[in-house]
Amino acid sequence: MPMADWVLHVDLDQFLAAVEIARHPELKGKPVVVGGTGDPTQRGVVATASYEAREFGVHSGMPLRTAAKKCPDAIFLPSDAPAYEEVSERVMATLREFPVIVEVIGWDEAFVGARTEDPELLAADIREAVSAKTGMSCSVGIGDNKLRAKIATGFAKPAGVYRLTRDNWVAVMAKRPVDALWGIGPKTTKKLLELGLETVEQLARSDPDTLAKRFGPNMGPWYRTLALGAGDPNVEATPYVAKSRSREVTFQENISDYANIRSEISYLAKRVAQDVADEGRPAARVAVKVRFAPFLTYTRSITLPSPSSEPAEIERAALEVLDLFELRKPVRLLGVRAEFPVAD
DNA sequence: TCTGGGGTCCTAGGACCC
DNA sequence: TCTGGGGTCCTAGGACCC
Repeated sequence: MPMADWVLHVDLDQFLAAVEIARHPELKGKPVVVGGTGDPTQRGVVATASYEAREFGVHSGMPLRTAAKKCPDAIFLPSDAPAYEEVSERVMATLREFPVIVEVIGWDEAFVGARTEDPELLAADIREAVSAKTGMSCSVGIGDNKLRAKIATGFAKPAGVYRLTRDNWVAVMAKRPVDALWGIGPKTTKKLLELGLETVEQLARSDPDTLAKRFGPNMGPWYRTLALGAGDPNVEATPYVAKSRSREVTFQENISDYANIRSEISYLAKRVAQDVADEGRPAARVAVKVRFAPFLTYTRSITLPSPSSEPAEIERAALEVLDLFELRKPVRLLGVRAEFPVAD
């Protein structure tokens, strides 16, 4: 095989559950559900369900209460971010030991850029090294760009390898529904259906101008290029630079008392201010999110007179933004977000 | 299936200026 | 008195992803 540039997408299998099983071996083979406080009677959703739990219809994003109904015998565990971060770091370090470029895109996934004549061999070597050094199982998608590599991983799971390139794109993807594409979710799927576009093939053959009218000048035509399998082939190791930092909390019971709401905003603003200080860059805007019962979400924001890292200034701004809301209904969630200046 | 928490990017309207 | 076209900033909301 000739030397060529490849994009590999490495994705850890049932990551959070796998970390928990690794440190509690007695959980192996059992339905495990990680998320929230680990108490399925409380507000919270599933972060990761083990494959055994998925057999019962439990999946990410599902309310913990619902998961408990579907799988009463599941073991529920709280989400332990520091533990997952630590394992994630070791996985990424393992990837960096290969002669490749590693672009981290989440706790449990990364793009790997490599020049090789045998991407399947590289994928197998990566799977073996990750398993040997961290005990984690992963799946690897091989593609000629990020979109195809990412989608390929879905076909590789669990614990497998799959290649998706321009050569088999049409054969594999043409008849699939549009939401098989990374970047098209349920809302866009519904709107595309209204235009008579149900499959990847139909979207690929559709008129860009019609899409632009319906979805905007960028998004519309972009959906069509997704259907053609076009994506970014460049993997870059440049470190992640946050554009915003936020903290939010869903209350176990809705709150209505203004003084209580104010003090929660103060608390969240202080935490955000600490995150901003840790970034070492000042914030330019401050936003507040309020979710009223039953589930009505609003955001208000202001631009600071000048960018600031001062905790007192961020807190003052958050309280000022809070007062832009009419607080007439019980509050289910509060959030504070700081945005960094747009780099140019 | 009463729906977390932390992010990113795009769209669109109004203000304001030239 | 009525009015152009373009550019930029600010703000709110939508959609998606992990």
